[in-house]
Amino acid sequence: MSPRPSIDHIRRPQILAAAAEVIVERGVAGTRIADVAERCGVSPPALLYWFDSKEQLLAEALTVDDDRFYEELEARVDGAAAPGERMVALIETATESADDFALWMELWTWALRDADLRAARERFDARWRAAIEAIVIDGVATGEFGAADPAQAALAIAALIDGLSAQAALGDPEVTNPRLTETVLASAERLLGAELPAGAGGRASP
Amino acid sequence: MSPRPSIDHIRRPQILAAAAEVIVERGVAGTRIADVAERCGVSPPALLYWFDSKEQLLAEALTVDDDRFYEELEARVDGAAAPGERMVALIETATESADDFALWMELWTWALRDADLRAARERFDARWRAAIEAIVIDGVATGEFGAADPAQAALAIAALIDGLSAQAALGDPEVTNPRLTETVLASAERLLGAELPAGAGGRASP
DNA sequence: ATGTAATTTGAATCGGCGTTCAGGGAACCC
DNA sequence: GGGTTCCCTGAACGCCGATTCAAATTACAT
Repeated sequence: MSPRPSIDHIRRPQILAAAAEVIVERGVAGTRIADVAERCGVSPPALLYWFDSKEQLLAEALTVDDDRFYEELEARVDGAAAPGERMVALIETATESADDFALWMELWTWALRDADLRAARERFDARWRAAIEAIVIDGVATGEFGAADPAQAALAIAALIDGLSAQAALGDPEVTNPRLTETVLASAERLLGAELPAGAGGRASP
Repeated sequence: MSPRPSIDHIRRPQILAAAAEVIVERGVAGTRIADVAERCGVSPPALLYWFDSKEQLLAEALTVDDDRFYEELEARVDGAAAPGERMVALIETATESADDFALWMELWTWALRDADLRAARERFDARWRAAIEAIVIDGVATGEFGAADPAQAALAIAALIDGLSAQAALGDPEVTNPRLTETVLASAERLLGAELPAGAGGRASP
């Protein structure tokens, strides 16, 4: 309770993390400033000391996880050398935690009407697709993947992951988390014209 | 302005259509009862005469277009006989109007926290996947498509369409409407192990 | 004509929530 | 140890928007 527990570098991220949590639970539309404040253990006006308005706070919270995801992705993908292994690592990283996807869906919906959020999402997606495409180009060059338009294949794989993750996040009984990963891997094999190595989880095949 | 312009069978659908329009423009979160009333040319309390609450009205509006989509789909798919042609018709119908997808994204986001909407969405998606799967089964049976797990292929194609449509709806410059259709068609060919016939639009290949 | 039910309205109510305001306590500097 | 700055609080403000209510207007039956 010390009145000066921290500075910008501590307080702001702490608030943003709390906001992201509340958004996942209640949605952007249902998130009140008081909810975020309560989770931080402070009073509502305290948040407005750090952020100009609720809208700005939530907008920042919606994009705060992006970099964290990227760091994890790079850490796991760089652990593999061959394109096939890297592709599997990428797919598994992206499909492992379908819960986080709720935040993405909120971001999408708000991006429909907010130019800044739209630009932020676009930037991230371009980066994401580029990461996939790089692996595809690599695999095609080594001959490990069959010939394919790398840009188109990357776009398709990214879309596949998005579409399936959305359904998993919505709790569709047909799209459980293992089946999500399995379907993306199997589809990627066909899209890339390649056999992908078994990943950490190991696919079902007796 | 006549006080009895219509009965249930006219008034309710009219209000729902207006609500859907407003939702596309402003989002569910930004839609006020007064907005919908204004678009109908009536006063706000008039809407509450036909619907118990704003929440109920918007929930119904979010799912009102589903059947219309299905009717158009069946009309166009039934026009073709061979599985390949039917698949192309289905894909073109689904990817043609990416604008409507904004309503879907709103539905998804609300379905995250509303059990009724979640169930409605699930029902529709099951129907949609079944329609795709039926074509795949057909194509595998006739030998027109290569061997594939029909359920998995249908799931993948549906997810692909969802993921790409979302980006198109968000105005991603990399995902224009023609490229959306083109990518789904090309990916479907690989997923199904088949050459698909050229559709109405005719794919780019000089 | 007149009574009745259906539909709509203007005005009022009511609660909720973002934001503002006027301080107040703690650390840091001198 | 006094001033300054930073971070925060409780209370109050003000607005917006859903909902309610009582009354009005119309259609229809008789």
